[in-house]
Amino acid sequence: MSSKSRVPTISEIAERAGVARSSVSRAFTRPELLSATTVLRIKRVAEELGYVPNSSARALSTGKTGNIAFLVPDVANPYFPPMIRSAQLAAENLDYCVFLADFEESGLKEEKLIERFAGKVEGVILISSRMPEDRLQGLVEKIPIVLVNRDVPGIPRVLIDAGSSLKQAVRLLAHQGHQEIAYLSGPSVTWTNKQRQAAISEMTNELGLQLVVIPTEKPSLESGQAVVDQMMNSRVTGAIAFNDLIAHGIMTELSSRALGVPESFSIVGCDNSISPFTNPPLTSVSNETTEAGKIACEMIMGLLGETDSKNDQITVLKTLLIERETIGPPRKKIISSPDL
Amino acid sequence: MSSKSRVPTISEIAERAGVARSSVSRAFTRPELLSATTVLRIKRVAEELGYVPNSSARALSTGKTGNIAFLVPDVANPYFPPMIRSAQLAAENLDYCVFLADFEESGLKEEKLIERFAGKVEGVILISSRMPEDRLQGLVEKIPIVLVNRDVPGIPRVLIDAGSSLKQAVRLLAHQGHQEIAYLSGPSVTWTNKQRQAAISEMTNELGLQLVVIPTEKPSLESGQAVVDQMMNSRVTGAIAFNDLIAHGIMTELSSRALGVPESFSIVGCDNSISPFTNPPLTSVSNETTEAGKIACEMIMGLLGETDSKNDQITVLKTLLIERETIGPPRKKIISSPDL
DNA sequence: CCATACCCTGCAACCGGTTGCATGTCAACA
DNA sequence: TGTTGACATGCAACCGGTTGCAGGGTATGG
Repeated sequence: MSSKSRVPTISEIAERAGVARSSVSRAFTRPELLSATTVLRIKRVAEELGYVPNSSARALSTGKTGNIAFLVPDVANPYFPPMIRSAQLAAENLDYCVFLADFEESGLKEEKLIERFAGKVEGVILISSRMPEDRLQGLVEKIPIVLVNRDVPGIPRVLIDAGSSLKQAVRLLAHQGHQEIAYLSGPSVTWTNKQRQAAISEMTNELGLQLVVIPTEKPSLESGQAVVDQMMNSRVTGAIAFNDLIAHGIMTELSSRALGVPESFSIVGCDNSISPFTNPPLTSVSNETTEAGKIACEMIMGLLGETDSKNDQITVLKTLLIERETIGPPRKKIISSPDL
Repeated sequence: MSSKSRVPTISEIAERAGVARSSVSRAFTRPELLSATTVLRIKRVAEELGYVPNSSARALSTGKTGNIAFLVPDVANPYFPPMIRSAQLAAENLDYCVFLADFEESGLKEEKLIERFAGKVEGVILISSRMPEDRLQGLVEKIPIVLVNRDVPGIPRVLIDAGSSLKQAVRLLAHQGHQEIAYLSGPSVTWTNKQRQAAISEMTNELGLQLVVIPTEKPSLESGQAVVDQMMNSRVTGAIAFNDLIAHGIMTELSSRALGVPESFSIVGCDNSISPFTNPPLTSVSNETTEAGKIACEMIMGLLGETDSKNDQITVLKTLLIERETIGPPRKKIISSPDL
């Protein structure tokens, strides 16, 4: 056994089947142009020799690679995998292959990656893009782009709107008697964070609650643990976190201080990524990531045929507040201590 | 603004710079063959016109696509994303792009995917492959392959050996006084499951413990919950689960029955995927998935230069038992009831 | 029986790079 | 001053498909 067995080319099939190269090509791409018997003969020979069309060659002459790229800020963040999965499945059904890349929350890296992919793909799906708006606008002239969780006019996008659910969470907290709550914010540049914060802020204003915004380093477990001190030093009795990871970091830290949830503190997560796993189960906001991935993929496919770069298609996905067990009434001491 | 602005080709750069097409090509691929001034002039023109080499054309003439494929059984399983991430990062550093695909735990789908990728990539990394051994052997003749967590002689592979850590877990349980323990097994065909079960079985034999093997439907939370009845009906007082997901399913189910861990039951997970998040924190086995992804990627790169298909390179990664808070002494009633 | 049309197939150019070989230039050396 | 060789560049074939166009064959209608 020598090296990898070489795959036959169209020419060899043609020769062996006694037809022209073009006929072999057509047998695979436009069989209706050939007589049924010819197609059959060619296919038989091809099968026999183990012929597989060379996709680089095909891509070169057709200009279609049959690939798309999917860029995420952090593959390991449990928020993204379901989205990746559904997008990949959707692409596969249309005979497309998908490149995956992690831009590590960096707009610069994101841009570099897009450049590298540019020649290899027909379109790019950007999840929670960190790139400046003008760069995105420039990019759109060169290659079809679909945004997820980023709102740039003129670029097709799918947004997951957690706003209404978060407002409901605020209402719930208010209803339980909380007067001051915190928002543990996420990456400040992201559309997602801005949108979530705005919704919460709007509702606390409407209900006359105090809102304390506490920034976190990263949307991770550790960052959640790190802000607990700051949070406990403020007068807040409940908090809404940018995501489940932060919320859970807070829960574990509180737990290690023998503070129970929700008895001593109420907490709400977002994205429903690990919230079913926590103990107690975390009240969180469902995400439609699976749906979002699928839609984004369909959108990009839709774009491929078009000639015009301007396209303002937009899909907004609704979310749901999933009430579990981490919201309760506020600790009494804060309210009662001044009185007694 | 009309459609996507066309990228210039090598010919246009050549004409504009007043050189032959070959010189433009060399300016990018082998600049040492040209005079410095020529290279500079060509690059300047290229920059000016926004030239980017067409990767399909390049792939066609060189036979190198600069891509690899990474196939996993389930993207959404938290075990895999860190591996995907590290492999992708490693590939990127070598200027490779990586395709990701999810074969949904199916060997058939896996094979179909490989076929589809065959022409587009230079090599394939298969994670926890479900394909029959002979098919894998056949494949290896056609395209470079690296296996992760699958042990097929003659195919380069990286294995994560949880065996020794699981043995230690058994020892720990025995030391606490457990006499009968369960192994909640994972996908029966996988190397990972066989290896884990064998290690546990070996150690229970050695220590004279009873081992009950309870199969689960899928390595998921739900499957864990589903087997609790069966487990509680047996006489086991502790269990080791194929992975953290199953272990956590059990924990939540026990918790919903007001049974505490480890007071009423001891449990050990594996993979350390969500174990830091659980409450109480789950004793689990660290995995070297990040390292494994990186090594697999480096292995495949090493293979690309070679001509011979036979290669028995093998890397085994060690794991660590991470003791947290889910192991305790067995419930007394089982031991004491026959006596009193 | 001839003209028209349609169906099938082949020819050859093309996609955009890469690369072996030939050519031309110039400096160094004898 | 003639020879040699290194260096820089161009020429043209090639990678493996796709596709517009042309031509041959057969069927159909007049």
